[in-house]
Amino acid sequence: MSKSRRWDPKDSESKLLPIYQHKTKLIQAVSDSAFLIVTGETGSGKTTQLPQYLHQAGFCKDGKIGVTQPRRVAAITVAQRVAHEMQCTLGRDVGYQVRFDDCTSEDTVVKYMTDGCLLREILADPGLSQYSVIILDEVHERSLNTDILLGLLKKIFSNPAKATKGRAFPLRVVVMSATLETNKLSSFLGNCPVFVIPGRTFSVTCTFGTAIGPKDTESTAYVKEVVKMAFDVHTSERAGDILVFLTGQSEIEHACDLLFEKAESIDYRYDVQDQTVEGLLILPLYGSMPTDQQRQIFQPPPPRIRKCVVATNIAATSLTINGIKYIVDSGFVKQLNHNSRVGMDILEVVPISKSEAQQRAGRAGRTSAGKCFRIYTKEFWEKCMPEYTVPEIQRTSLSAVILTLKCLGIHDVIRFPYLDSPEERFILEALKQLYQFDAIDRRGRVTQLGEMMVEFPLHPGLTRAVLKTASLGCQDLLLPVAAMLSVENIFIRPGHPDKQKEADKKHRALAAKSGGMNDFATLLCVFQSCKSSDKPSVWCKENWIHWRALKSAFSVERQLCEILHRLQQKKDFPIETFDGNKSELFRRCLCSGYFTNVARRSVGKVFCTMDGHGSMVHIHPSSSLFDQEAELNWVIFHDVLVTSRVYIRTVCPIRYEWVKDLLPKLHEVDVFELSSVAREEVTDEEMIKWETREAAKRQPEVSTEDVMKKLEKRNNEATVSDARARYLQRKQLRQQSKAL
DNA sequence: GAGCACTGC
Repeated sequence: MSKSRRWDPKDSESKLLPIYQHKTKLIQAVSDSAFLIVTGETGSGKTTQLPQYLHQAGFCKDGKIGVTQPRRVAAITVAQRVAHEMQCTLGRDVGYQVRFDDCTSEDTVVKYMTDGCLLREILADPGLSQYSVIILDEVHERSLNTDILLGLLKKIFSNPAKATKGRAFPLRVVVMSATLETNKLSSFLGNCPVFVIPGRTFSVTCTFGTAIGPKDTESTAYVKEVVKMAFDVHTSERAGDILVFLTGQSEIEHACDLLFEKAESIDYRYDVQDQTVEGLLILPLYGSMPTDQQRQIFQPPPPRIRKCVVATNIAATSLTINGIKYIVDSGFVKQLNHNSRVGMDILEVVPISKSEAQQRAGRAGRTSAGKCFRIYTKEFWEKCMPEYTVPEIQRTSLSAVILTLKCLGIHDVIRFPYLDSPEERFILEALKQLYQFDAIDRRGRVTQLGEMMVEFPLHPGLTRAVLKTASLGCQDLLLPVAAMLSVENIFIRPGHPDKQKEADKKHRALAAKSGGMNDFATLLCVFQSCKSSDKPSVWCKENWIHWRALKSAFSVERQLCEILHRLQQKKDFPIETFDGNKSELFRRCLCSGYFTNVARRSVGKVFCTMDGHGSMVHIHPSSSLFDQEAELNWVIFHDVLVTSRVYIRTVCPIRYEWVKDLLPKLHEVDVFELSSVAREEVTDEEMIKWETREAAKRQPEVSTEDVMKKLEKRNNEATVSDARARYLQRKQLRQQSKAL
């Protein structure tokens, strides 16, 4: 059965696209050079048309055309559209591949996929021997995987000798991007040609406000201001829907409440200028919302009613809502930044970049001319907003990425051709972590364990724990937990206090059912209980568990099982034995992956991390270990959350003896020494010298107790306390605004 | 005593 959607297949329609008149030149440009940049705003037709042109021009004779997208939905919908335009069944000539869904066949010559999928393919076939053309789309978004692919393609294929190695024909690489930073891209790719295609979007006029100035980067005033602005738009502008950009769920719900109150008070006979508008439909939109509720956003509003969608950044790229004519932009976004000095990820509200503001504004010009109302001043724009968003590669923990590069035989990960290099300490931190997990050896070479680890779509530490259970034959304990930890939060905690109590009670019962005192075991218990239930979705509802999240955890678990099974088929898979009870076995396996996340009770409820940063942390109240005092001096935790305090979440008590031998490893490697390991030019001789020096240093064995004493004296890094201070300030302002 | 955006394998 065809999966293609049935919209009107007008061949003439594609000829009207701006790209059509450049067809011949574009095909020529692709054949002329190894790298080509194609730029054009949305609506130029580059994503759907270029692969078809290349197909018609015979580029599929030697291999496939692969097109990457940063998002699953985009890969799927574009493939559907192109299959339809080419009048073929989806999955035959035209197909797509995303995680859990491979819709391709032996006949597939035009393949759309996510950037992560192509990266996986390169691991299996570094020469990309099946492809004649690779097209990287949406490169301006700077997703981590696309950035890595870009560097890999440059490194592998800019050298003609290497590029033809194992290939019968040269590979063509097309990089597609919005018209941003094309000079930088071109010089990165050896001054390759740039092909510009005009877009077909409508004009959007932008105005600045007066409310948020350069002094307000830490304030929450923007919530009230966007509400005021949206209300003004509603009463003074002609018909057309409104899209409001805010940063998160609670904020959005608060704004919706305020807007609703205001909208209630309107007398439509006098207050609203456009008399064809007789009401306002207010709809929140954020990622964790139930899918059916999300779907309502796309319904056209009833006649004479104006729709106002209050959304997170999800509406900036992932979801397109038709009929939006007005944008109200708060100028802020919630962004996850990795801090390598404290080894923590901190989620913060920060001003958006200018390019992101333009992206938001562009959402109003998809079907007709629109208007964008920015609540911040021109001065805020100039002084507080950076030109471009810091690319993901400079903001995230890199251990998984560095392991991938190492597995591809790229030893010198510091001088890898990054479009924007991450700070060296980010790379060194990743190397150090990989070394601690035994994924790489002291010379920076991938170990057998590392080669197995790279196969799993998980954090290296979690993978190590999984492999440990597998070698002991008890992977059933940990695979579900690993799956649960790699999907969105499965515990629902509603906003209403009564329901909150009810949900908490259910969650505590689930923790007790698993034996209590171990949050990892609770996850396993939830997984198993739901799976064995007759009506899993009903079970979830009763227990305040996120059914969508749990469903994806089931798929992840299945995938992890398959990968593990494949690895176990190979020889050399380690087999160990353990005698002791199940609870200890479970926790000891966790230790083998979480020994970098160990904390020891310091004073009262305060714990101190043992990772070398010595941060003071608290157990999160959602944990079953919260307020448990007895016999609880050593714990491991899955992650850290910086809000009013530095909290550790998903916690499990351990015994010091289980990590005693592992902890010194955390302090064994000097990061500055590692920088030489990362570089290719280090000779074996130097290496031996280094290793001898290291061995000499280790002579007086580092005692964990010594390290502990040192750490407890050290203060938390300023960044964490800054983040906390900002959080508390926002909280205070929020309370003040509520009181008023 | 709880305030986490989005995406991907």
